[in-house]
Amino acid sequence: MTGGDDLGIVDALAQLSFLTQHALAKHAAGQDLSLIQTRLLGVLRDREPTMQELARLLGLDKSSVTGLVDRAEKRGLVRRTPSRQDRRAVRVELSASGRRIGRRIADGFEADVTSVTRSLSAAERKQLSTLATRVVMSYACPQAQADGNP
Amino acid sequence: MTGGDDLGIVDALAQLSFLTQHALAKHAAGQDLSLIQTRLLGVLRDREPTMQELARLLGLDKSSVTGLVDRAEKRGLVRRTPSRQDRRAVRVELSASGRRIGRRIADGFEADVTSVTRSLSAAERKQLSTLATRVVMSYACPQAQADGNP
DNA sequence: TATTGTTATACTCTATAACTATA
DNA sequence: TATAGTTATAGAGTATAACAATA
Repeated sequence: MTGGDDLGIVDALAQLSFLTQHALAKHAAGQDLSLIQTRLLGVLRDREPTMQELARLLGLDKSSVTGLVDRAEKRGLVRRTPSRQDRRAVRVELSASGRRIGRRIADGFEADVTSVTRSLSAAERKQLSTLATRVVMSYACPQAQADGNP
Repeated sequence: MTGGDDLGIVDALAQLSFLTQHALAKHAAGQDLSLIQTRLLGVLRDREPTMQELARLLGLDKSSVTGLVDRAEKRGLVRRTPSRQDRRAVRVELSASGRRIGRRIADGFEADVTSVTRSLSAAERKQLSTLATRVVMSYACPQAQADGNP
């Protein structure tokens, strides 16, 4: 029954991504947050970027980030603080509440991942984790391929 | 250098999903389409659902689907046709142009997947494809686990 | 002059509630 | 009465262009 069906790498990755995003969105909605607000919390977990840097991290225009941070700030999830190096810039940081809610969503998501991968053996889960990591890494650093050209 | 870094299954899947969606969105934008419009084309590739069924397939409210199909129809990507079984219902189908554009996006995405997985060996790519497929399948049919409980 | 961030504007996407037409 | 779909409305999210303040 669990025989030879394979969606192929393209459809498998596409469908896996929709499934993953759906799970993330579900837990975000449980905290009354959108996916992008949740991504904001995730990105700020270990950073205090400027608006500009935030725009690059999220792949959005700076004007979009203004609105995003506006809404997050209005809900007490993040805080704007003036930069001391550059009086034009502001830094964005997580509030205690934002960090707590972000963790809650991450925990819920983790439980889902565990549940959805429980049909895999420990070795297979490790394999999937390793392969996914390598794809992510090779995307982030396209130069770090098999040979190590400059 | 490509030693023992592993993001762990949770972060690896989350980041892989963002990466995948980003690639999809990029090719969609290349055809001046949003991700959800592209999903619409994908869902209609081998179906002619009613608005109701479409809402379920996309996980949206029926009123959201009205607008979605409105915009797609205005751009000549899809077509509404009255259902003969039920005069309240309409069926949505792909136009030739919609099918062509959907295929173009799928092709571009496929090229990206190939490129981003080219650091993997053929065997590893197959492994990733198989594991991702199993996760997707086990999500779609939660009952089809190792043992086969009713 | 160039950069950082915001504002103004317009469009897409989404849900809720109320509505029309058919079953 | 119940279901299929649309409309009205409100709000989030996004980009482009123009702007203010600072570098």
